[in-house]
Amino acid sequence: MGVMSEPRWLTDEEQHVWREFSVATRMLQAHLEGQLQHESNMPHTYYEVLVALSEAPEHRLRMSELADARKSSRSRLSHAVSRLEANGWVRRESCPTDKRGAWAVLTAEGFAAIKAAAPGHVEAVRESLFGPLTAEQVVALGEISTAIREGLSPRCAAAAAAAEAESACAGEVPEESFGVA
Amino acid sequence: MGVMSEPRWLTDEEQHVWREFSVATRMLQAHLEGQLQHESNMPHTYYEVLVALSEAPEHRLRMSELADARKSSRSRLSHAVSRLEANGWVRRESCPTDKRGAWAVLTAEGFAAIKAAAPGHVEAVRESLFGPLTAEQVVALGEISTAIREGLSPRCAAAAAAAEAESACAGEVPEESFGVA
DNA sequence: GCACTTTGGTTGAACGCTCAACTAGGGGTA
DNA sequence: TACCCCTAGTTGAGCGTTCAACCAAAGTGC
Repeated sequence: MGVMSEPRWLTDEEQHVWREFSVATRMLQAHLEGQLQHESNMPHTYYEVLVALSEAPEHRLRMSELADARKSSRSRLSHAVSRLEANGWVRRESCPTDKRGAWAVLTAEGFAAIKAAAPGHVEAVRESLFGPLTAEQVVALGEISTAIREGLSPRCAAAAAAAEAESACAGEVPEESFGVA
Repeated sequence: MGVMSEPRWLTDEEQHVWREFSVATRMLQAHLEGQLQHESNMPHTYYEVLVALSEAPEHRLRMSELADARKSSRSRLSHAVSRLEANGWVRRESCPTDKRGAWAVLTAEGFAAIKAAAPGHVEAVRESLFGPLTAEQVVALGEISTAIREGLSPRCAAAAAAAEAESACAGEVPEESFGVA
């Protein structure tokens, strides 16, 4: 500290926007988390794991792929998959080509669980997020989110964009997609 | 379940916006949390409590006011204040007029702690949130956030708006404001 | 005055996340 | 082969949040 110049505070408008944003995202998160927890008895994180698996070829993904897909830490995923495994929704399989690796595989029960959970969750997202927004605001929110995301991962941005482009071109989505993660 | 019609999924665009939004907010939150934790050794929640207190008249707030201000649960606040109290940043005082009630009071150490933490946090917010956005996007984000927030608390919306208007009119902000929570 | 409900707040257990330490297999070099 | 480093993933402790149960003081009705 010491002899540093007065830090640059936020402008009144930035301040206001930041607080609105902060409260809104917190409330939205809590709302969706609660909905999922109540109606389907699973935390949002687990739901996202199941969705990612349900969209993957053969309903299986390497642990790291799963982690990267949702920007989750490996540790968190390991814990999460352990829990999902205990629930019988996911099964681990060791990778024959790389003995360090492990696959997370969606079980039939897991597929059923997400299938049951999805409609309510999607409905909640549509209602709480898209409901109060105009069409233009939805577009704007998408652009804003992308800008923030890219700003946060300068080096990952290129890779992420590449991956997205690839998957967009390849049209990966298999079998059935639950529209939301 | 049973005989219900095919649930309405999200459109492709909604899907895309939702995922971008989801990832962006998660990353932003993690980024800010990490910055605060590393540079000032406090979680964002605690920072917000300290900010709220620092902006309150006499640096004191009833537990419930504190909870409502940031849409936090009473339980969480109680735990948080206990922790802050252990750190010497906040002190509890029983309320003479309502013997059930309790005040949370910012201590001198707490004030110093937040004063030290604020510049780095504000800088992080400006850089990661406002940095990548255009002026119009900032305005749009504010409106979007407000719309979402109001949509989420239909009955609270009126009260919240009233409270905000009141505080805006009254010009409450005392002594020193740290521009960010 | 006496019950009943509501409100303000706390507590402890269960749970998910973070962080750092750790195991173990892969890949390179000599 | 031996060595070294990197990568994939797991583990356990510490911590914050949630949830439900709980207590005490205010109101409320009679």
